[in-house]
Amino acid sequence: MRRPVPAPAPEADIDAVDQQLLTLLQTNGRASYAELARQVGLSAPAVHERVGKLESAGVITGYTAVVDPAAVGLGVTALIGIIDSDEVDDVGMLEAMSDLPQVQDCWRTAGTEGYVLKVRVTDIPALEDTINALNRVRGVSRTRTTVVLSTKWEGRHGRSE
Amino acid sequence: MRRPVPAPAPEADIDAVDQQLLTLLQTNGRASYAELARQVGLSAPAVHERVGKLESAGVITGYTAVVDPAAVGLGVTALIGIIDSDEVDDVGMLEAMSDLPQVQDCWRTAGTEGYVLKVRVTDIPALEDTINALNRVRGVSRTRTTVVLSTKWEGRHGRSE
DNA sequence: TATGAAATACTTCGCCC
DNA sequence: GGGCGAAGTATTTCATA
Repeated sequence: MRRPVPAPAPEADIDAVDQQLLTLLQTNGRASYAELARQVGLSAPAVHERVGKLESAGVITGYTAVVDPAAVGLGVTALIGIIDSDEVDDVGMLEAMSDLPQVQDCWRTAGTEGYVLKVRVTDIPALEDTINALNRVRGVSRTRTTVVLSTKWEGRHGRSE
Repeated sequence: MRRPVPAPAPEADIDAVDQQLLTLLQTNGRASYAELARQVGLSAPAVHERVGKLESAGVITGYTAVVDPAAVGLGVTALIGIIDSDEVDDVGMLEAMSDLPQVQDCWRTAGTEGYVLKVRVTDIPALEDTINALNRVRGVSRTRTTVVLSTKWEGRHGRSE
């Protein structure tokens, strides 16, 4: 029951080589241009220019080291749904959530919960602090917390082809 | 209502310079050793050795380019909770979910939902396909899908100090 | 986009603190 | 042990076509 391949990404014209570069850089963000060049069969300057264009076009928004949370003392992960009250001060709510650095992800969602957050904290008391802080935010009516027992994988890339 | 600073990460001895390097590399994963050296006030070889040790110790697990999903045609994000049935074939379920590349994150959770997934697909029909595929997985009793309207931020780093 | 050249950076080594 | 300086090698980056 496989549908035909959907839209071919009309946003920017990303050809096969660009796609390949994106995959390589998602797999190893520190790969040198020379190494990338070898893998895609182009010269290093050509790769350099292509990657630069992908960055300028906003396709690549940055590069980051992936750090094991537990290794830096962040032993507890949780997903927190935010049920907002009638009073919707979206801007203020976002600011308040953004002020909590333990909120690593923030999604605006459809459904009974207006936002879902992924938070990472050192331990359960710190999770309690976070929940308390969120419940004090103006516009938050209630929260629903789901504790993550283990992260099977995270930030995986790759399309459904 | 601030608790005292919790555990100082007993896993590995990460000193202030290491912490600084981690932050710099999370902010710019392609920063050169020379640039990192300038920022932390050490020589390039010293930084090279420190980063190498952080990688060997598993503190840094990799480097990745951050790609705008919309720019590569992934316009729909959703969070899907998995309600598992009595028959718990954990290994088989994980394999089946892992076989779906659109499942970018997979968390084992406490609560009524045994897993929560973050999926990214091209469009709503592809989301429907994904939900159907998940519901066919042996051990999955029901799914609950929350569509993400917009991603406010994702993968933010930084501790709650 | 490729080539070649100059500047920079990476990486290993011995040495020092 | 951890960091520094210097050396050789590789890479980046610019010119040019």
